[in-house]
Amino acid sequence: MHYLEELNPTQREAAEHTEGPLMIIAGAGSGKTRVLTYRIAHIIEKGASPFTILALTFTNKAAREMKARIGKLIGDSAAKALWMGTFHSVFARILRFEAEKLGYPKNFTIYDTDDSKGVIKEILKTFNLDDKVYKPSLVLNRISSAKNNLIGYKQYLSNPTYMSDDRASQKPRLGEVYEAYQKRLFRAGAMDFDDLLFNTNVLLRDFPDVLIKYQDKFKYILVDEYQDTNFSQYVIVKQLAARYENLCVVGDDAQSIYSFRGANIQNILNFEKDYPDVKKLFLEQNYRSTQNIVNAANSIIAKNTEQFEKNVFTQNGVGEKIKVLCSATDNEEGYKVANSIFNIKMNRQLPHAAFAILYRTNAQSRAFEEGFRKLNMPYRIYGGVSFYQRKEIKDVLAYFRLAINPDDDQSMRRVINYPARGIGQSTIDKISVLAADNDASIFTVIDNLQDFNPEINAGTAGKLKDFAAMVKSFGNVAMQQDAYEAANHIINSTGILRDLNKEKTPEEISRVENVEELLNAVKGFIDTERTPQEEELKQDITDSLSFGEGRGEAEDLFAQQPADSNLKTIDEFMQEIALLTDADKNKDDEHADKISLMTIHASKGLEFPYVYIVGMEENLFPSQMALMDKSDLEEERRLFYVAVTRAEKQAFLSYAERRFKYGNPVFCEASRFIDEIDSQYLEYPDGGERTASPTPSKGGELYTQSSPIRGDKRGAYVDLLKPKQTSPVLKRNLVSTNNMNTQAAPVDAQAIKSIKEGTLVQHDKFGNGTVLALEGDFPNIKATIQFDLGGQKQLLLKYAKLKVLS
DNA sequence: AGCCCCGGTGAAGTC
DNA sequence: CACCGGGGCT
Repeated sequence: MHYLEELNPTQREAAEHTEGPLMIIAGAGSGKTRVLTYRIAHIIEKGASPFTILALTFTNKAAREMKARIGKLIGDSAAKALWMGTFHSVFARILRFEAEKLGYPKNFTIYDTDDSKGVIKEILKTFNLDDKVYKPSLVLNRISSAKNNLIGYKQYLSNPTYMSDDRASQKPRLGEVYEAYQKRLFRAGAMDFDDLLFNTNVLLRDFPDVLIKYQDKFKYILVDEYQDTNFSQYVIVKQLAARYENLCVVGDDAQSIYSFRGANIQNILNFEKDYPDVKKLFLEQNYRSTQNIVNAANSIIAKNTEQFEKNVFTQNGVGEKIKVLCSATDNEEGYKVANSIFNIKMNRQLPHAAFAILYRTNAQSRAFEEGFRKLNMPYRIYGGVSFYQRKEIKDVLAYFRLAINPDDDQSMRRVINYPARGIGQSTIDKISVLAADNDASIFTVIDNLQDFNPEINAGTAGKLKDFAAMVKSFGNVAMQQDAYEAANHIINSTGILRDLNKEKTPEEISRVENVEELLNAVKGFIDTERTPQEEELKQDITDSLSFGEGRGEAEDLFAQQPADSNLKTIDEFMQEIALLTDADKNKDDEHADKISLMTIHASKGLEFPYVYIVGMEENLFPSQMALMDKSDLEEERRLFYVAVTRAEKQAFLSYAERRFKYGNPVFCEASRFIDEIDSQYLEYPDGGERTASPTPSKGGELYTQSSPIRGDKRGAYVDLLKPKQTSPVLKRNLVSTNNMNTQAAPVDAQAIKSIKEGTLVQHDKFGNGTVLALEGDFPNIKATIQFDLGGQKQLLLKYAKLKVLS
């Protein structure tokens, strides 16, 4: 049987509609992945090269699995050649080849959230701002959401709304922090996660030839989980798809659960506005769950107003009702759920892997872990502190990162004195000030120490020089040896293992094992073949374009080839791990028979026969933060919908009447979401109604109105299309081409030579000033400058990016 | 320079 | 309750 015949009529239509814009609204469990994989296979069978297909998924794991399935249909080599991955990983890969156009090094470092927070903290210190007012995580969120809406710092600073919002929230200097943050990352040759998308937009906007190149290349574009894309991603897709418009987006507005990181459900609700001739298909048959589960889920989501009207149904059996479990305390909840799983497992002879526990917050896992340990049941926790977050791993990785990009100041700070090498805090402070004043990286300062005449004694200066030399030598090793040899060399030269082996405590032994595990990962990395995409980029991305209109890019790309392109370097290894998603980071082998514990967010896309949704309490789920805002509550409800639809055979809702929060017991009320489920699908403990219910939920009448409500919804949806779409601010961004933050120009030798005594200059931080004296020879000229506001400073002209005013 | 203890504070979700 | 950061002690 040909694979297309395995699809139902709508699914098949989706797979066969390959040209022109297509939107697939895929209800939970409707065979979405199957449609996507078959559709891609079909496109290739019809003759398209897999290199011309771009498929953007939500996690790398989803991409891997989809590739494997496509490989089974049409062969592995074609599947591997697909451009498939998360937005971040695909565009990070492309940016490696284009970053120099934006002034970033091509081996730029990707900063994770910890790095970003560290940068924010340093900025707060230099600005003398209170980090209790300017909480780094809040500051970072605000910066992140600006970037996700393509607001560069310049626009931010000139936007009256942002400015007055920040004043109102007692953080008037937030815009300046944003600016400083962006400049520091640029100086460090680093991008954070949001920059990967933001800078891709800058690239596509400011370099029309690059835009054309990728528009030509990607003839077919597919976006999975489209309901969770943000504005920045939306614009990238729109730009890339503009030429062929063979754009297929797949999603379920009912499962949009990532607005906190900028996802905008309007992207999917408004898709047909951007592509009026879009083909819209609704996958409504659920193949996953029983009728009780599907109907219960429908009754939940019917409470939301902003959504497509659809009719998810199933031909599966009725199944069992959703069972409500009530416990006195959070600990009892742990035991009760563990016991329930134990009993069902024994009675029905099921594997542990048939069960999952889903919670709103990671902190809730503890009680269940205890419950399982008591009963000797194996479990696996998804998420939490991942391997790559561990201190010893981050330390080692910091050395790797420095080898690749010595300007990476966050890594530099992390290891400049670890293991201890006599470089103390006061030295680091002095160096940091010099670096900041000259807009240079820490490495630049310690590598050119004599140029900066710091007030540092000869001994310390020697240690700094030695360290700089070591970093440099690591750089050479990283270039010339494969990742495994380089990693071994670096780890052995730093003395980290010696430091970890000092005491032989169990913790230390485990740390050493982790480092060894990391080395194994590097070994595994060099033993796998490079992906075709990397080969393609390395060799000649313009192959597929050579017949297109002239590009003139080929030379650039060739110039970037390393001497031995077969060597898999540590640089590539770092690229790979920087963008692993949480789902990818789980070291535990996936096939072991264990009960799964995870947040509901992490469960998206997964399915389990038996699902326990725990902590079903007001202020926990929905979380109190969501209770402020109606749209947040709707998102919470979608989250609940996602949770319930993970279940194939049966779902359980568990809540506790008392729970420890902030260290003291708090009385809890059962979640409103339990009441929102049509009660004919629910089974309460002891067969009765719930006792503690604030509004006893009787069946039926709430939902007899449901069809008029749903009818209205369509009206509400049509309204949504008209006025809202994107705010004027955002709109303007799309069009305006000059406001986004493009980075400072490189140092200009002419400008330096034109500076004389008495020249008026401008400095990024210190403002305007007059040059009092110059010493040294080009290019190491040092100037003494009297700044109008910042006092007198000695700066090295080649580092301080001064603007000449007279 | 490093360790330990104390107190304060904070917990939603994540590429 | 658990973690982090600061301060003080060795």
